Amino acid sequence: MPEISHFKAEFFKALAHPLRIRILDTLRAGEVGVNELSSQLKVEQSNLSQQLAVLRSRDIVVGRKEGNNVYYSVRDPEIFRLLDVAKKIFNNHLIDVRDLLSQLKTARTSGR
Amino acid sequence: MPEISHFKAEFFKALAHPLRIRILDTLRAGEVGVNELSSQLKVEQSNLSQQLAVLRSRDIVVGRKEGNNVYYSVRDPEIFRLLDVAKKIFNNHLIDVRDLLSQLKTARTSGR
DNA sequence: CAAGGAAATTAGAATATTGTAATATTCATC
DNA sequence: GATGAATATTACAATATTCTAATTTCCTTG
Repeated sequence: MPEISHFKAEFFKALAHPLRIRILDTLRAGEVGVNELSSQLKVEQSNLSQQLAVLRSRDIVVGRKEGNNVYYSVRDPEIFRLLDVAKKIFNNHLIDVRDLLSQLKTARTSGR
Repeated sequence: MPEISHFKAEFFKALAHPLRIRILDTLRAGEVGVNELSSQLKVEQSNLSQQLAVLRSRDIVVGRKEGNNVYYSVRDPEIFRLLDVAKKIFNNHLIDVRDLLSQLKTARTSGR
């Protein structure tokens, strides 16, 4: 039985790549052409295309062909909310670390 | 330069595994012992332990030792919000597929 | 329809992740 | 301190992912 957790894992796997994250962040601006993506992200053409293919295969992103060019956009804007929540978790983290550091400092200066 | 996108990707990578998803879903109930996890999830002991180690290494989860047992909990409850948003994206999807199917059906029955 | 540009796909070596089995650690109890 | 229970770690073969280079497909335009 293919558990639902498999599908969820597949979904997160699609996001688990630095370039794919950067692609999605770029698509926050709305539909973006591959050539613009290419120049902004500064990666090999085929690498970009392959990572776009991964995002496409998971239906996270759709491409619209217009003449010789292809324009990509995120299929469901909730994706951005997901990225935002992830960022928030990240920030909470950093604060944790900062707190920990200042605690250590206080403990040290208060003499022991 | 280790881009921020690398860290985000690492984070999503930690979620990109069926068993790890199931572990987190189980931890929605609060702190849960490894033995209970083990019996609920029905997986090899060492497999469970390894996946817990992955979640620990990314600071997604923390373990509290008490005698011979270890109790795990999610470090930041925002994780659950993240999973919920992911689920919502999933559901949107399914609805898309359903809509598509019914469209096809309508088109077919309305004769062409 | 030849030529060229844009994007996708394929091939393949390098690297990373996974699951099972074996071993190690840690703690409580005798 | 020996024994046993609970969890963690290590080893390693199997599988999957990644990146670069080469090729292909699909358009557009002369």
